[in-house]
Amino acid sequence: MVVGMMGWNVHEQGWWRKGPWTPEEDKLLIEYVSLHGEGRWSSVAKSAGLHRTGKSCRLRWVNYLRPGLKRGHLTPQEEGIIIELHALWGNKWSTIARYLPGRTDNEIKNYWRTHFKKKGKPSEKKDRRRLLKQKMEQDETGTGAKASPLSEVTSEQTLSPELQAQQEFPTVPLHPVMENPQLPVLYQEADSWSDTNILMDGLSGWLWNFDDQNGKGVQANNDCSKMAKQNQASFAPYSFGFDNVDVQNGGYIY
DNA sequence: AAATCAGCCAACCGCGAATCG
DNA sequence: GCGATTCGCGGTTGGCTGATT
Repeated sequence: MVVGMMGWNVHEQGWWRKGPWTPEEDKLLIEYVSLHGEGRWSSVAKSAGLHRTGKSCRLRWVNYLRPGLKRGHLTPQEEGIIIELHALWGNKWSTIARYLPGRTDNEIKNYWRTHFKKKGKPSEKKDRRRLLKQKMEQDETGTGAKASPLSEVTSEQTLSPELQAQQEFPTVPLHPVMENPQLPVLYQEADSWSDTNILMDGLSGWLWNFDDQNGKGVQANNDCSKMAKQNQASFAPYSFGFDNVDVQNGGYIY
């Protein structure tokens, strides 16, 4: 999207600007963050010469300017992860976003609302068309891969007792790679939602840490700390010593 | 070709939690 | 311990875009 093309009425409420960001504002914000790092958003306005609230600056950075953000359509794998984690945690978008490196909570939230939150309205035409097209392509290529069942998934889907228990008291099994170092890493090879689903079925529940926004290194994140408090357990093992931890974006690379 | 509809997504808002002094 | 400030999250809105009628 081209900044400023949204047609928002840019207006100033006193000193503060609202509405779409201009490239100049983006530049100022990027420069500020590269110099001072993330945080202290309320002082950004003063220091960077931006007539924006700290909130607005943070949002713009997190959702649009932060390095490593992916743009464009979510992959079937990502869709699968969203469904799986939403079943576990509900609308905990920021938590879910931690497991989708490069994706923002806002993006996931928007995605969920537009794809899954509708309740069987006739407006699913577009999706149906997409799925039909997808299926036709698959039939043509003869891959035998199943069409995505996403349209059947709703936010009202009932959880199995196991998932309900998980939601209540999330348990965290040992990361499969730690448990079994020779385990082939399949994630990137899963080329359909169904593959991912199978994969996630096998692996669901373990966590890996994508939360290194402040450059503090890969370590137990807030969620783990919260869970540790909740379960009175130690989550020290989250400081994985993997070779392929992506410190820039945070997380374990598959 | 024009009008209407629905999807999409950036940005805003309100609120609660965390942190600071 | 307490009030003020800051931060982060989830929900909602506004308006552009592309598809459909």
